[in-house]
Amino acid sequence: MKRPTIYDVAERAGVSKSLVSLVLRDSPRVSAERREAVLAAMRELDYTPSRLAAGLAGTRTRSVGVVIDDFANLWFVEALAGLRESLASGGYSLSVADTRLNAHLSLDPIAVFRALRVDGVVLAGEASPEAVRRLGVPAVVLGTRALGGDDVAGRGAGSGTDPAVPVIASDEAEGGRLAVRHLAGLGHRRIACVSGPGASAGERERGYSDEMRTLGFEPNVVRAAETSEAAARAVAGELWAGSRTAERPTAGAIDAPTAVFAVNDPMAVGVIGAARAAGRAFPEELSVVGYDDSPLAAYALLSLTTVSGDSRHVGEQAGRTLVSMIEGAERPVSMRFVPRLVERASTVPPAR
Amino acid sequence: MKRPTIYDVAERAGVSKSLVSLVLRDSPRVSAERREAVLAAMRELDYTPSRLAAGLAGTRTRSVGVVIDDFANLWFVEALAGLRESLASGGYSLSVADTRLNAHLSLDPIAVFRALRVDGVVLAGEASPEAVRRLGVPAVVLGTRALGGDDVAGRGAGSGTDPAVPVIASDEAEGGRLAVRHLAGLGHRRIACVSGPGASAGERERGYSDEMRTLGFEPNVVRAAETSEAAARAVAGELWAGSRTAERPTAGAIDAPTAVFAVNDPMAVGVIGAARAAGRAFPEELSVVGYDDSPLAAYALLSLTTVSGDSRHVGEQAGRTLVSMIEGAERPVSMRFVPRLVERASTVPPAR
DNA sequence: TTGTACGCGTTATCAA
DNA sequence: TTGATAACGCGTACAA
Repeated sequence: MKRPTIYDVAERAGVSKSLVSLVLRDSPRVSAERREAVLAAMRELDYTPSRLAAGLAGTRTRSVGVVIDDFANLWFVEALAGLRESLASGGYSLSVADTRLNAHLSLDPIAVFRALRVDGVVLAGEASPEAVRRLGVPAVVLGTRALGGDDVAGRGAGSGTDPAVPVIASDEAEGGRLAVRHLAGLGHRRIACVSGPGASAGERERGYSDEMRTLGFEPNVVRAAETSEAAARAVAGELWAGSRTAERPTAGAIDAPTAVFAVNDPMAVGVIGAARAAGRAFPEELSVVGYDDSPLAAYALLSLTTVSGDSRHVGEQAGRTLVSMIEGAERPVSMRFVPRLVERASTVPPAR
Repeated sequence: MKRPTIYDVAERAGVSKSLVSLVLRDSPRVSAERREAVLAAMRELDYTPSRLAAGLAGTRTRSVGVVIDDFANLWFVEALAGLRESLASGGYSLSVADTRLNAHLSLDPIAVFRALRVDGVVLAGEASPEAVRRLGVPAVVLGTRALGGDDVAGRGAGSGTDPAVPVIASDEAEGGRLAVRHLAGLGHRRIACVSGPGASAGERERGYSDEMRTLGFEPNVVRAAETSEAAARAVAGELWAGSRTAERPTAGAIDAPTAVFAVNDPMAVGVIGAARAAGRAFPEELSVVGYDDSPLAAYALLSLTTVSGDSRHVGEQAGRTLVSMIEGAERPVSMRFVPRLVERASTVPPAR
């Protein structure tokens, strides 16, 4: 009941082990005749070469590790699909580790990848820069990530220099600008932003503030404790708290915003929920823009205008870049993709 | 710049490679003195044992493969978290393969796992039963899956016998019954079901029909082409199509349902959207129950009553079961967990 | 083209 | 307890 080895295949095909090895790596210098014999033997024996042995003997394992923050994040799921696509087509298998769980188990994801002898790593979540450097294999950063001063990616990411660890991401600040431009184009001037913690939210918020100032509007940011629907709903009330209402037409009070940019789709839903609870008509009295173009944005009940980063494509490019780093000598180059606005029914011109 | 090996550690600690190996597997039969010396050497050399070599030399790789249908499915993501938890704590690393992508790349996920020499597989998606059998390693089925007549799990799954491949799942038919009982308890009698393709939807629908008949009500099932919000919305209109309305009070027309059980949360949202488009008040004129207790069910805007299967726990148990099969002689036993109803605001007593 | 020998980093099996 | 040595399955020369 033992697994067949390359020796068994060679014997059955009546050739040497070397030849079998050559067929496996489909070398061009084997006669069609012998090749067929070998392939037939492999089929008959139901032979599958061992990646373990190949990795041990060879110079690479044809596997890469992906460090992920949170599996429930749909952004990652999409990016992961793109990653898998470009990596699998290059013959690389993928193993994943999420930082949350590993932290819970007090297991450094990078240590796991070291033990696995991966040929490269994709950083889609926080990982110790020092650990990555010690790993000694190519790495790419996938998506926006908090970049500390000592980050492996350096500071030049996207600014023209080619860092040791390229950053492949969507330009999320540009996404924030897009949202503001869209709302301003509809005629809105009092546009608020519901933001939250994390690097992505930070970039999106930054783009929002930039564009607001560019247009001569006053940025108005409210930050939630988390980037969730509930957290956004909890703080959205502040948007109306000090504002002029029918009951409170005091001087000095600020006019309430007519539009809100939420840094992700669930938070946009939270804002809509809060608005409805406060008796404001949606979308007539409050336009809302989300971010990520998640499935829920397309729900008829919401029909959310949102910013799409095409994370699948970003993931695919990250995979390509990593493979080129592993296989070639090409110097890695960071990429930043421009997002686009998906217009739906949650944004309309302001009332009056 | 080469990686340190077990030889280096042995030399530095002044012991044999065998002893280092024993320390690695923390065997009880090594003197505390030597052990400390070895550990110190490992630390100083920044040594990480190679899983490749260990797998090649040993009898197992301490890795398991997970076959997944669709990564975007939140159910899997939750279950995966549970799986990772129970497997990682046993020292097993995980590699995943989704059938959709692999099919696209014409790559049999099981073949990949064979090459990786995994110690076991978790089937959370469709996989060729024959391929699994040929793999020759323990396997568990995670979640409800279409069971063909020749399925590896056999037919006895959950019916008292212990099949070769145990099934660890939530009792989804019971979930359907729960939903009906809840609605009936509120006073509803005309309860419809919006179902779709797939094993899970089938089980949920079956539970619905069972319970409806038990209560003496007439089952009323409408099936969507997919299990998505859009597909559900597209067919929900049928629920009111032939029904008695103010404009069409013809004899023989059927009364419209006062409640709907959708086989998942997005579909429930689709039903609500369709109801609103048809001018029916929600939830006053139409109560809706979803399934899976996905994050969106908790959104204030929806506040969906839903059935929760606690997939994380199911995943965790699947991991435990697989580990016990790999390591022990315990005979595997299928498990079926009872779901629970999460009551929110989308279900109310019928009008009048 | 083919055969041969060796190395890859561990575990497993015996001896000591 | 410890240590030597043989697998483990394959890549990579190198020589034939």
